[in-house]
Amino acid sequence: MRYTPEQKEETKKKILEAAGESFRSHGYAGVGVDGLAKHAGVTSGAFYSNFKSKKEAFDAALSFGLDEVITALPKFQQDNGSDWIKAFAQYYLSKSHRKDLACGCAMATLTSEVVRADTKAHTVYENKMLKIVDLIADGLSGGSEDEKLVRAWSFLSILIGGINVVRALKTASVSDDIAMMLEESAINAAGKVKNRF
Amino acid sequence: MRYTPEQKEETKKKILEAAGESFRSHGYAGVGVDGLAKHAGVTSGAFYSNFKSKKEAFDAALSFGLDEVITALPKFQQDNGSDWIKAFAQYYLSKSHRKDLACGCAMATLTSEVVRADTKAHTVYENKMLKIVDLIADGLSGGSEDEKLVRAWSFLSILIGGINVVRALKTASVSDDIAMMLEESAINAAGKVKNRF
DNA sequence: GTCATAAGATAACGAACGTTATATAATGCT
DNA sequence: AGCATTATATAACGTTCGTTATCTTATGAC
Repeated sequence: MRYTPEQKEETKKKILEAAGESFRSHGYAGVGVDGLAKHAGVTSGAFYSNFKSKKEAFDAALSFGLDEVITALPKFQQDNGSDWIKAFAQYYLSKSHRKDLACGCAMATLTSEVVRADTKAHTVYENKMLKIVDLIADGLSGGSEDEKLVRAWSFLSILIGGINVVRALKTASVSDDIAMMLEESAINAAGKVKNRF
Repeated sequence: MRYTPEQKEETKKKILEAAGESFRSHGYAGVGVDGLAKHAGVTSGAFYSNFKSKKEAFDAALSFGLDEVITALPKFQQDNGSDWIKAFAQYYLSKSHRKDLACGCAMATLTSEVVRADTKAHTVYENKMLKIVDLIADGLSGGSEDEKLVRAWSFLSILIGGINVVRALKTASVSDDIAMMLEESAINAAGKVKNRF
């Protein structure tokens, strides 16, 4: 069934989003192409008419997921002024973000998948992450540019490592407590924050 | 072929170690039972005479891997005195540890696997991690016990998140630079260190 | 209205998955 | 020496894997 070009684009977008959710939820090896397609409401035929391979879909989902971070960061900075680091850390370690793998941040769920992926994924990851960390450093103040970069990487690492740790714990109250501690630590690690507005 | 009880124990140990290496290298869904067995130098028959299921082997490998951390930490503290935090962070983000998934720290590679695993794995993870963080906090000084716990979790999160981030990057020099930054941040996050010796 | 095009469904491929059943053979006991 | 036990190998189960080939049918151009 041939459809309009807009419909084709829509299908590709549906599959891309479903792939993002599935890879974040189950990991690269934890979901198959049929599963990805089913979650997008199509079949594997539609999948392979839009992506050359499962790997290509992963790379695309990774790229898209990290782009969402790149888009969201400036909004956080604009909406929260000098509180933006606090707001971001609070969101990142919030119960709702901890619970939702599928719709959560790609950095949290896909970083460990990229570790085991091929060169292409590493390249995509590096490019996007360097942008993300620049955006964060740009929202900090005090110290040299290099020092701000250190604090930005530190902030990111605490959040990424932290959310994985608390997600892996069993007891909700323990998880809550540690999330709160890490929120505080992340904010401290980021140091002084710039207020542009 | 029936063997002596010692041989049976040895086989189980071989499989457990191979399972640890395989799960750390490829993730839970990234390796099959035949792959685990082959890496241990046996067949799936030997696997299933020693473990009820793939899941059980994962739980056992997780437990064993975290026990290795519990064993290694006091040694680090004894061998390095008040420098132990620095020594630990240096080791953790060293190039050799970054390169070696199979023989690296279970916290770094299996935390994200536990996130997607069942309750049993979460329980094992929580029990062991609480022990690990207590050991770390115990090696710190200054501030209340609660404050030391905060610093210990923060230290751990930077290392776990950090090693995953730098492992996911593409360019070696970029990876090296960020690893150095994170080493410094982790040491700062740990704060004052106790010297027992 | 006809027809080439192509999006997407369906079906099939061999390979690998986790698991179970069966076969083999080395052991400890008698 | 012979036998029950059992650790491990081997073989087979049905299912799912990633991918390719085929089929169907809605579309846009004429």
